[in-house]
Amino acid sequence: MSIVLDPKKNHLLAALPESEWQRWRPQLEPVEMPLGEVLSESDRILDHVYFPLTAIVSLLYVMEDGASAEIAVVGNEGIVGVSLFMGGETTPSRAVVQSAGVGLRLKAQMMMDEFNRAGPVMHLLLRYTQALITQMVQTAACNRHHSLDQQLCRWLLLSLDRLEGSELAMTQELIANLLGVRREGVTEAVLKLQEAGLIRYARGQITVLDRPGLEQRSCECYAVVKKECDRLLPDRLAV
Amino acid sequence: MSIVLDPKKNHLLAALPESEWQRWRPQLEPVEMPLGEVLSESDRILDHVYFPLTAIVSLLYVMEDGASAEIAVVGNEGIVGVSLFMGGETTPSRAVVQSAGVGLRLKAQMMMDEFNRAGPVMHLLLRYTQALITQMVQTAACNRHHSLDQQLCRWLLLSLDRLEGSELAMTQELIANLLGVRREGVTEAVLKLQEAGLIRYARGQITVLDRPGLEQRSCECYAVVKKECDRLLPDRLAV
DNA sequence: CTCCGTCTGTACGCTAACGCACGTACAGAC
DNA sequence: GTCTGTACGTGCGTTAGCGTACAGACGGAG
Repeated sequence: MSIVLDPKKNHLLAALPESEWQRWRPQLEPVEMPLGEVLSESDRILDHVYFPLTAIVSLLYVMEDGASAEIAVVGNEGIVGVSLFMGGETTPSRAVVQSAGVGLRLKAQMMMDEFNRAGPVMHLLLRYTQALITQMVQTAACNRHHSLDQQLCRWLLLSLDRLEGSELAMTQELIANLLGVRREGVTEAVLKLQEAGLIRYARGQITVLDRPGLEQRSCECYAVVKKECDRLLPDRLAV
Repeated sequence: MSIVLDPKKNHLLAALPESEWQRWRPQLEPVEMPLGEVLSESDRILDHVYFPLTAIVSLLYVMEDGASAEIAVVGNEGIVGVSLFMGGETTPSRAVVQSAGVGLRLKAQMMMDEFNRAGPVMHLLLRYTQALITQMVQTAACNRHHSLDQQLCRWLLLSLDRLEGSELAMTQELIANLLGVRREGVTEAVLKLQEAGLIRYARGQITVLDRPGLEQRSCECYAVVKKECDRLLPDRLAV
């Protein structure tokens, strides 16, 4: 089965100047991104960077004892593999598909060459990287000070922003792993949201019923990340 | 009083190619960096970037309710103000001097111009930024999974690496603010370390007696950050 | 239609860290 | 030598989240 998709669904690709776009287009390879696929392993050199179109990718840090924590999330607004052009080649974290979908990928060498032209593409990617940094900072602060309930709201909203519709296919177990908390804790938090009429949960299917309600229950962290994303990543690249 | 100092104490400056160094030298302005000084306020445009020589700077996120959390720490291995060349101009976090000392600063415009030459300076700064990202990621994970005791050890080690000697001037109150925990919690953790003979504490003066002991008590996070710093920032820039 | 695996809900004791409220003790000012 | 402020130590009740254990419940495979 071949994948039919609109590359421009990825905001970074959509923001490319026409000339770059023409050059990239034939090199962009469509890929399925099934749930759980590891796009980049900790401390391993990447051979591709990924532009999610409908998938969502989690950047995780996995501890020595196996516990994990989500550091940031990448959807159709971004790119997986920033360490490549940042010059480090590898990073101590892992990129895993959190919500199945499709995407496009580009050979690492091509990405490097394009970045090193030091033109608008570079500046676009650096701005995206700063947005990613904001997300990481906020995750750190949020992990320190906010309750599981608030964090769940933040997480739902971040995921929702990167999907079409208001459905989310995730088991509580999976969410718990990403947030780095107990599964039972997620159950409790989810029930509270359900009782409040904000979501409906049924065996791995979350339906968001009241988005503003979620935003209100969430900590400030979601709003900060959203604002920075919007500020740093205008729909069209101003050249 | 004029400040006498060796600019090459900052690893980034030390790694500059000779030609850049000659150009930068006259533009680098020595500055005192007293405890508590705010080098960059959240969401405010920077007019300088700072290269600490003997000072240590904390990057903090300050929440709406006033609580704060340290996201990363910058000493003589780095630069304060990466958001400038990353293209965002501002960031939602704050940079505060955590340990008094001296540093050098450079006008924002000059920093931009130098970065935009897209040569070795740019690549050096990007690699440093990736090291900083590693620190943020690790902070996030650490905040999630590790005990106050472990985090204190990590924090002491990170600070120690950025200072000469084994003395550290910090009150427990200040440490608590940075880690985003209670002052009493720090007291307890410090006492444990003291009883174990790893440090000596007296009214804002910490003396580290047994560094290997601290490393052993610390979580993996310190080692990961250290390793990435060493990997990404060789003493000399390979041109 | 039934069986079985996965997913979800519940319960209970435990611990780390919190919030608050004191007491103490050192250090420099006068 | 006393006085005062900052820094440090301690105690106690509270709470969020953990670990463990288990029961129900849904849904696809056969």
